[in-house]
Amino acid sequence: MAEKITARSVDYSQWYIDIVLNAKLADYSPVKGCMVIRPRGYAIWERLRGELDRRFKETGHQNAYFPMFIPMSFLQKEAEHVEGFSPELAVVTHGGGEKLEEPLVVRPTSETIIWSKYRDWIQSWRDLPLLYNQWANVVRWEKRTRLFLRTAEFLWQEGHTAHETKAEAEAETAQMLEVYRKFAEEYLCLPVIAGRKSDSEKFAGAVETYSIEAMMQDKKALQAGTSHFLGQNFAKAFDVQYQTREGSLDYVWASSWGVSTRLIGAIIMTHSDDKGLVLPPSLAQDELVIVPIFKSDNKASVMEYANKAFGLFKAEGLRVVIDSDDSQSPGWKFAEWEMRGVPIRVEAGPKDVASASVVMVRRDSGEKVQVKLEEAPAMAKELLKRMQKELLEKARTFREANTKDVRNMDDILAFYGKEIVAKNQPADDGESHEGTSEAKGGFARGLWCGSRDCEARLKAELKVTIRNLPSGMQDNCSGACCLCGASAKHMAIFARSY
RNA sequence: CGGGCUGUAGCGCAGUGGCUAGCGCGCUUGGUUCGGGACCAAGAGAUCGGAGGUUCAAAUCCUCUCAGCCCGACCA
Repeated sequence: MAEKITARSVDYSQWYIDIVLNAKLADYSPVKGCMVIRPRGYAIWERLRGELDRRFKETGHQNAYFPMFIPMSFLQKEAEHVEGFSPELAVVTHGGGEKLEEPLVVRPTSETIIWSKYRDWIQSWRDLPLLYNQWANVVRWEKRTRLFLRTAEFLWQEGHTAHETKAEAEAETAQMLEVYRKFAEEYLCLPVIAGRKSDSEKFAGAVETYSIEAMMQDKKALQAGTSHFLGQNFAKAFDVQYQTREGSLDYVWASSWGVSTRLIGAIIMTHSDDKGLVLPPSLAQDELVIVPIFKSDNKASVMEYANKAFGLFKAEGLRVVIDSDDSQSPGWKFAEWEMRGVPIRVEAGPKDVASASVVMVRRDSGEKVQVKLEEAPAMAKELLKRMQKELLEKARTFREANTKDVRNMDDILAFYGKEIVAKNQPADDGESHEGTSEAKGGFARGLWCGSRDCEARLKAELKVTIRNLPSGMQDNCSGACCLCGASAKHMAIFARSY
């Protein structure tokens, strides 16, 4: 018996860690809170990044790169921004053996350094819009970290755009949220709810923040991406004015938006099972693995057959790998490739050679089919296509099954449980029950009055927060706030979250 | 920053005062296996997180310290 994965039902947190470590996606680093992304994890990031980058270019954006060091004073130019980020800054005080005149912040996000340059680059309405994106690492000194979901340093992309009008900047904010939503659903098989954040949850320095929210298998919410309408806040902080078509001066309107390596955590937590990683085919480095099954006396013929199959898949443009290692048994390999999340396993043994066929097994459903070798590539494509579709459907079904409409506090209490299950309390038997509490509830959908107090009280009592105010559901929000009974203004999605 | 747990071979662990620190997995070599995590044999691999102390004797007891993980508050 080799690596073992803790079952989700036993300890969801431990299950997640086991998947990340055993599937060799990432590892801990010598520096607390940081992570090493291993080749198999990085391969997922590369594919994800490639597709997202394509979609950014398609919507008219260009990539650029800004330095990771930002003068401390830049952060201080926008009041809310500095307030929001200062607790988690990493600061460089020395360079070249000497104390720096002004400390440098390792970027937690790049609005400030980018807007300091936008000031130089924007004079006229003819210079607008600027639609820039950068792929970079950022550092936020988090107290509490978790592989992929929250690390002190993480990889992301941050789009920073500058516009002539408010409407244009708002349209950009909405457009990018939609790019994220479609990307999450089509490519990552991650059903998400797009909507606006409440004031207390919005980005430090934004006028409005929008997010896409996904539900993990423990029914907790994960913010999978954000798009911010920044108004003229950064333009004012960095004095970025342009001459309008009418000849007057006005501040530039802005948006910023980002997704990070956290998405990898979202994918794991949404699709994987107790056997290991389950990946959407779109993201898998290898779509198929061929496992030849041979004994010493038929190795040559089986390998020849397996290689032939390999060639056929390859010729059809499929990403295929062959596991010809003869020091491991087939059973070991099956388990290992399941752990790694390869979408389809192709078994080729003496029986298959004899019948000129192969056995194909889907990673997600375990569905097994035997097909003639020449039909195998077409069947593989079909299975991959179905898997991509069904992973999304399955996740959506799960989310819907765990979403409830709530009208009042009684509904909410019934849904989430009156008491928060205490974690880490040693039980009478002395055993640790760490992390075993099943998350109750899921997404609650209900009317909200818009009061910050209501929101804060709910958070304090149940650790439930407003994830967002879903787009397309904000009309006809008349009725009573499900928290306080006052007249409601919004429809909100409530959940416990990561 | 609070709470809990843990530092002994690459990994997971056992060893609660006694002289040569064990076990499983993994690794190396050779052989037999091979359709759901095979087996046999022979090997390699550790100054027991660190410092100080108690003792004839310390992985084990005491003091200090460092680190990591998980949980909580804060956050993409």
